Amino acid sequence: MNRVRLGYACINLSLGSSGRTSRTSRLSNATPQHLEELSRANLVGLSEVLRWSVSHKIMVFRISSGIIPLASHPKAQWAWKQRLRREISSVGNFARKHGMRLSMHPGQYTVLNSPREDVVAAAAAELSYHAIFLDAMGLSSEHKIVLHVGGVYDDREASLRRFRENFENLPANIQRRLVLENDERNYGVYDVLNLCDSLGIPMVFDYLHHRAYASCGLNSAVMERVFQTWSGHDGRPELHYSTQKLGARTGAHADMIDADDFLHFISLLPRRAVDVMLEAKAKDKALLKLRLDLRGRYGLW
DNA sequence: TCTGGTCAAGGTGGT
DNA sequence: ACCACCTTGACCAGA
Repeated sequence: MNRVRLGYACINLSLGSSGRTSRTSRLSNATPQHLEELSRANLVGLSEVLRWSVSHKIMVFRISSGIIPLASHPKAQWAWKQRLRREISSVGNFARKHGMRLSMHPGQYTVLNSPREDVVAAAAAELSYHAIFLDAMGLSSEHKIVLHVGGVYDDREASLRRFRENFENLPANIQRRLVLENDERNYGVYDVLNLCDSLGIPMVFDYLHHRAYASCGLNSAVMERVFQTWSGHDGRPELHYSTQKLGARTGAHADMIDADDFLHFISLLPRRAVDVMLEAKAKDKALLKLRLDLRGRYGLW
């Protein structure tokens, strides 16, 4: 068994159009029929991507939040869970059969700690869609929904308190999947660690965000704490890793992964099985290249 | 068939 | 007060 498994996010660049999973629609022409067609096509694409991944021994993948377009939008509601039950379940069966580790990651508009009630309600609806989708795939609580803490609103303590309160009000099927990730501006690794400890949920450590956040360096003690937030029913700790794009804004993802830098990072981790989600622009191609660069040198792959 | 403007959505920081 | 940026396509109207 590999101690370090690599994954990639949302898009497969090796498959052509057959691997598309995020066809979407403008709200203006989002009829239930149209959304259903798009969703079905996306699910076929997802099935292709998972098959491709398994055949390339890639067992970790992030499903695009766009798999069911506009799923949580109040003006575009339809019975996607009922109408696509068989298709979603079938894709899930394939993933389970092959022991894949899947996750999802709602975008920057999902803000659970907003002072605005309507924003919190929309965030809860979006998280609910993610949880229902993973539930419908028949996946255990090891398959996570990754979220950022949200805004600061000139008052960190109040904003963190609001996050805790709103988290406690979420239904259990969301709570059991929710994990929090450090961001590059608002909430750094210690903020998120403390919050995760108080909520009893895991933390996803993002390497590039941590570097962008500045202030503190990286050491084994921090990573030990991060790993401790993951208990048995959460599965392996999940980490996000990407290389800084040279000459671009701090935090911008490079196309590929720097293998030496990656190995240095891995050397700081506790000796425990881990899943590393690569957030490189070249997606699966960056993963294959990294694996090639590392092969034989360290016996990881 | 190609291209450029636009798209559900929030928060932050610069002007 | 307003706008660009974040992630990032993908859609769509018009050429």
